[in-house]
This record gives sequence, structure tokens and C-alpha cells, in this order.
Amino acid sequence: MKLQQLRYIREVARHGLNVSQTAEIIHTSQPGISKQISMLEEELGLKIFRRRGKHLSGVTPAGEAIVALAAEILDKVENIRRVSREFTAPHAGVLSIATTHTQARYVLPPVIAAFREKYKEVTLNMHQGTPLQISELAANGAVDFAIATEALELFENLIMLPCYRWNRSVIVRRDHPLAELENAAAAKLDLPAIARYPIVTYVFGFTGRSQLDLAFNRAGLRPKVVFTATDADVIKTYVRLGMGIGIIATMAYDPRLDADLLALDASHLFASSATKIGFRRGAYLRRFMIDFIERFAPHLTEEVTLRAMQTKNNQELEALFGDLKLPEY
Amino acid sequence: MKLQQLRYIREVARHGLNVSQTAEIIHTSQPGISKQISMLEEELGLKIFRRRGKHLSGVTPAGEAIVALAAEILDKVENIRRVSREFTAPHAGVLSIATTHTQARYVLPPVIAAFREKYKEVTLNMHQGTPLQISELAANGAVDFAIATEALELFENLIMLPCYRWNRSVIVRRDHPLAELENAAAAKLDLPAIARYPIVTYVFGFTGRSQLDLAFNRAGLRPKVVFTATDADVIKTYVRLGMGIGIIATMAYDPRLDADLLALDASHLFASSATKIGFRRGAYLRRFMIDFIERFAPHLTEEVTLRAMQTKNNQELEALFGDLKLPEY
DNA sequence: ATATTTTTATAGTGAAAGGTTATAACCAGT
DNA sequence: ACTGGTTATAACCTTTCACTATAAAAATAT
Repeated sequence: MKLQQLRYIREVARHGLNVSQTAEIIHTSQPGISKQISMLEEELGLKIFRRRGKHLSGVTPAGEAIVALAAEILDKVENIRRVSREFTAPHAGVLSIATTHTQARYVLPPVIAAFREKYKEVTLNMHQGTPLQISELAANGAVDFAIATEALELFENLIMLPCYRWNRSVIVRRDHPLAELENAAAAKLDLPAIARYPIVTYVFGFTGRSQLDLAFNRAGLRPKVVFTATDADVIKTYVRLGMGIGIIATMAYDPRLDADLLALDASHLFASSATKIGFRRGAYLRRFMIDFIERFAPHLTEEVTLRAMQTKNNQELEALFGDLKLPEY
Repeated sequence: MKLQQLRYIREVARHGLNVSQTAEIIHTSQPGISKQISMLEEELGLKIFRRRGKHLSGVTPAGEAIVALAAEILDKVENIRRVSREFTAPHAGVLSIATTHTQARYVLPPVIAAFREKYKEVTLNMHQGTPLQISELAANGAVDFAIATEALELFENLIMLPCYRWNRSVIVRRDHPLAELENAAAAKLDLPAIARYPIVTYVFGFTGRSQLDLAFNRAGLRPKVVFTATDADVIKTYVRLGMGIGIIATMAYDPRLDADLLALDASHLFASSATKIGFRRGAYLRRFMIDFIERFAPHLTEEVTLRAMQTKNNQELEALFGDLKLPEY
């Protein structure tokens, strides 16, 4: 048994059992892969893949178990490499983060700036995507961290650490009727008042959109959502055009740049959402990665992170953070 | 990085950093190992082993982490092999058990007999040793199961399942003063009565000997232990010679073969001990292995065993069995 | 201190492995 | 039945790997 063989079966399983395509992706020849897989099957005395004629058509039950073990092995091999780099070049390396617009645009910039200042030799890769894409990237090991508010919990092999809670604001043009509430008691803004106007907000599945629908449903209201976008910048643009009132994450309102708009705190109307940072269970975290987490969420100290890494499933993880008070914005 | 290289560093680390000796043990040449280790170190860009001149003198901090990961990887490779054998030859294989005299002689025979009946193609290896040796064998993966009453808890990487509780009996010659208690109420036998006579029992560290000392100490008694042995057969032999009274595990008294001796139940005098079966955390258990466990301890069903395998440390494990009532003999 | 034994590194060699290209064989969808 | 895509086989070549022999260096004994 060779590591190469394990790698081949993992990659082939990952890429839809298409050997030729897999060969291209991992820059080797198709016969090489086919041959090594056959040899491994020969050695183990069983078929890992089911075939229909010459084509691979499925994974055998034994194959399922073997491919899963192979993946675990290769992850650990990667961990050996990481440990080595940690010792040979502690402040150099690569940090890949996948995240959503909201985080990338409004939350991460100061964290990233400070991080880069300290770790000048760490190459930073940022990938923007939908919460689901982000989670998948992290679950596959394509990126080190996923930072998002949704979808992270769908992957059992992601360790998610809660970072902070945040609320929503209603943003309106200064000539909008609701603008009169600017100096009134916050309680004056209520759901019926909002539902009276056309709404511009996030697409479903983005930035805690589900919490928003939930609140209206509970109140028995059917708001007129006239436009949805995946990011607050687009939303603000259409609010400016007078298309309606916006509902966005509070941290996406910039008092300086958005001076022409008015933000009305709506934290009493919608349940707050928690943004989380997720990484792969079993991955070895470089020191600078642990440091990044702590910079992003100061309560996630090295000790807390290491403890979370020890957990085996999401139940244990939740037990760990069950009674934690998160900072709330 | 090759699996072979990982194997070499693990073996060298295991065998006191002596490359020549390691080469002999694993049946290969010393230059081969030396070269592969150098190549791996070259690839990772760091030294795994510290050297004094040409001799290996220690493991570097990075090396510690790497060797540990290598061991985990190789364990999983072994698991792949086991999965394969499970599918290609479900009822064939090897079952290696390390245990103490008491278990091997008095408890296991019927279990083993029934097991062999069902799994004729499973080669059984039994190893007898001290509780500590037994635990080490299991912790290293040299055997599949360790069965013992002591020392198993010393290894964090052993999953131990409690099998049954057992008590002690005092065995005396029929001409001994204590023999008069044969038909009396059990309560008549007490610690002072026992402490009055010279005692023949287990060596410290064997078969729950510690429980025995504990009981006497608590009662403020200093029994005269005149002879200690590692097994009940030897103890019985010296009791027959009139050297003193014996205190042995109740299941080690055979009414038929030991008809010349009298066994007085002492379960009310000494706390019962629990015999456990232990196996390596992370090991893949073949079906016949799980079946063996259940035959040995019927309450350890497949489901219970699989659940126990999911635990990550001994605390979790204890939580799982905390409120379990074991069969008691 | 010196000699002897033990241990590791280096060099050279042959067998085997592993990847490559070319090509035949085969399936799947039109 | 044909065609485009996919996998298996063959032949070839380079690299790897383990082996033996031997040199070099430590550790141990004298």
C-alpha cells in the first residue's frame, strides 16, 4: 500500500469516478491512476470501485470504508507537512479564508490589516462565495477557515466557533417617512411599520436572512420584499434609488460613507444572529491560524480553540459553548 | 513522503533509536532505514531525530509531533487492511488476546471454546503476562484485546469495557479451624478471624490484590502474608501443604477439582473487583472481535461497543458506563 | 589512553516500481 | 450503428529502493 494509491482513490472518488478527468486535475496520466488503483485492489483482495464494463460506476461497501480511511490518512499526512512548516518557518505559510461579502467588506478588513502587519510572510488567500460554497471549501480542506453566519452547521466535519452576535438595522433615505423616527425612542420602530413599505434585503440563505422571515411570520405579517441581493452595498444602492427601505446587518452601515442614509436600530425586532468561524475537524492549526482566530474573536483564546479541536462531534462542541455570552454588535 | 518512511521512523522511535537493531527486527537493512529517514528529513526540511555524531540521541520537538502523527497514520493503514479482510474473509483472521492467569485458566476457557466453534478459521493467539505487560501489548497494538482486572486504566489510549465483578473466597484445608464455619452463617467469617492465620495470596499488582490490602488496612489489621503467587493454582498448592489459608478469586475455586479444600465466601469482607477488556483506541474491530466481546460479557452488545469506540478519552468512557450494573460473581 | 565492539553513513548494484506515450477495447448517448 | 469519451494494456524509460560491502565514527572495554 502506497500513499500515492490512497491519494488516487480519494481523488477519483472526489471527482465523480472519472479517472481521465481526475488525471488531468492532479497532473498525471490516466493509465498511471488506473494501474495504481488496480494494484491496490489486488493487494487488498477486493474491488474498491464497482465497474460497468470498463467504466467505474460506483464505490463498493468496502470501498466506502476504505476511501474514508484513506482521506483521514491523507489529512494526517498533510498535518505532518504543516507541523514541519510550523517548525521550520513559524511565521511563514498560507492562510486561506472563505467568507461572505458582509464579513469580507465590513468586518474582516481591520483584522486582516493587523494580521498582515504581524505575519508579513504569510500569504493570505481570500475567497468570497455563498455560505454553502464557503462551508464546502472548508469541509474539503480547500481553505483553512470558513467565516459565515449560515450553513456552517450543515457539515458535521467542521468545527465551528461562535465569534460574535450582530443585529439588523433598517436603512432609509432621509426623505422617507420613517426618517422621522431618528430621534424618537427606539421602541417606536416596529414590525408593522416596516411591513408597510417595500423592502430591499438579503437573498435567502445569506447573512441571517432566515431570522428576518421568521420575525415577520411570527408577527403574522407578509412584508413586500421587492428586491433581494447578496450584499449590503447593492441593497444600499437600491435604497438610495428609492426602491424601498433596506434591512441589513448593522455593521454594514458606515456612518461616514452612508451619511445620506439613516440607520434605525432594529435589534428589538429581529433575533440576533451569530457569525462563526469554521475549520476542518482533525486539521492541524498553525500558530498563526490560532492567532488569527483570537484576533477575530478575542474570547476564542488558544486554549478555547484547542479544547474545541478535541471535540468529536457537534453536540460536544455545543456543550462547550452552550453558556457562552458572545459580544453583540 | 512514503508510508515506508513513516513506518521506519515509528519503528526506530519504538526501538530506542537504534537503527541497526530496528533493521533486524523488521527484517530489512540498516542502510535502507538510515537513508529513508534522511530523505524524509530532507523533504520536510527538518531533523526528526537529534544526533550525537552519527548516533541518534533523541527526538526533536517537531519529531515528537511527527512520529505521533506517523503512528496514527500507520494505525489507519492497518485499519484499511482489516476492513479488507473483513469483507474478503469475514470469518477468517487472527484474534490476539493478552490476559492473566486467572482469566486464562478459569474464566476464558468456555468463552474461547464457543468462539472457536463458531469461528473455525480465526487463529487465536493467547498471551499470558502481568497486568502491566498485558496492557502494554494492547496499547502497542501487538494484541487486539487485553483482559485483566488491574493496570488497564494506566493507558489513556486503551478503551476499557467493564465485563463483570467478582469476589474473593478464603480457601482452607478441611482440617483447618476455619473449616468449622462451612455450615455457619456467612457473617461468621470476619477479617480478624482471617488475620489470625498465615495467608497465601496474590502478588501485588495481580488479580485485585490491592483491594485485599485495602480492606485489612481499613480494619486496622496487619495480616501475615507468608507467601504470594501470581496465580491461584500455586496458591492452592501451598494451602494444601498447610502453609496457611488462601485468599483467591472465587471463580478460581473449582468445587470438583478442589474438593479437598473448602471455600468460604468473603464477598462481604472485600470490595468486589471489576475485570475489564481493553483495546486500542482507534483500532478497527473485526466483526468476530465484537462478537467475542459480547460472548465474554453479554451486556457489551455490538451497539455498546461501537458507542464506546466513539469516545475520545477515559472520562467520556466512564460517563458511558457510570451507572451500569455489572454481573457479579 | 588504547583497543575493540557497536553503530551509522556512503557507494555501488540490480531488481522493481511508477509514470509516460501510444493504442486497443469498450461503454453511452445520439 | 456511429461517435465521443473513457478505461485497460503494452512497451519503454527513469527513478526508487533495498541490498552488500565498506568506511567512518561513537561507545564501551581493556
